[in-house]
Amino acid sequence: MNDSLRRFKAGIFQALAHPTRIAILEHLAEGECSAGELIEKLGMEQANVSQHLGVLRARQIVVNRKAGNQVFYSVRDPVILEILALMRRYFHQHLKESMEMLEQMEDLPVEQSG
Amino acid sequence: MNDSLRRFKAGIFQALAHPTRIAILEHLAEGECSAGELIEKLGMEQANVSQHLGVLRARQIVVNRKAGNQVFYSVRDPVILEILALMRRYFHQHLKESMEMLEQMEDLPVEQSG
DNA sequence: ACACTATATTCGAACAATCTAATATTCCAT
DNA sequence: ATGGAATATTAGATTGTTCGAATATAGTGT
Repeated sequence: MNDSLRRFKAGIFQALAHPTRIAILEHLAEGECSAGELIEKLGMEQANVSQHLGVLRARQIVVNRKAGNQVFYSVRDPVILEILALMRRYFHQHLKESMEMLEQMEDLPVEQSG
Repeated sequence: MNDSLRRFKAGIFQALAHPTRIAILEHLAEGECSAGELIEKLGMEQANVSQHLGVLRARQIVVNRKAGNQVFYSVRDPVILEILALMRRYFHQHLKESMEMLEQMEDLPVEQSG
């Protein structure tokens, strides 16, 4: 009972847990946007962006509207954007540790052979 | 903005994206708690809970304090709890769809009349 | 019907996360 | 030192996620 609620929440977090999907949502925060525009802005493979949109759609984080040839996406509920805004705040509050974490994530020293 | 910033955020969301870790954080929301208490409250394997605590620790979402034999955990920054509270709000605002999603997720039969 | 554009889906390999069982560490008491 | 309790770590099988390539679907104009 409580666990399925948590599985639901975990599912939403899982959907947010990818840099590309965060980028998509940050673009959509400024308003509705077509799939094509997103692909262009992100500079990524069409199929890849479409797959990520699929993940967001499956969780109903975004909704879409067809207009002729195109599909326009938007964030269904601004609460999701509030969550992203809080995450930004979290990042800034812990800027120092965050930077260290980023450094570790990015320039992992390679083990020396010998 | 920067992709590494988004990778950082995605990492936090990833850390939140598991029912057990959400349960841990919801317990910790009520105050500091030892690993043992968490294990008991959750009714899960010791190693498993410890691994999940490890994930939360790695992202610095929780901090710990040793007292003798025991290790007490707490949430480092209440912003994380605010994020969880927003998620609860999100769930309630979309209760209907959420329930449908849960049913699909679990393949539970809906209450049948008859 | 045909070509063209926009978007979605499927497939399979590469990679990451999760679980259990076993083992290791740390602290306290004797 | 030795034993026992609390917690952490490792190993390995399993499952889930992500990517690019290829393919499919749907709408538009002719």
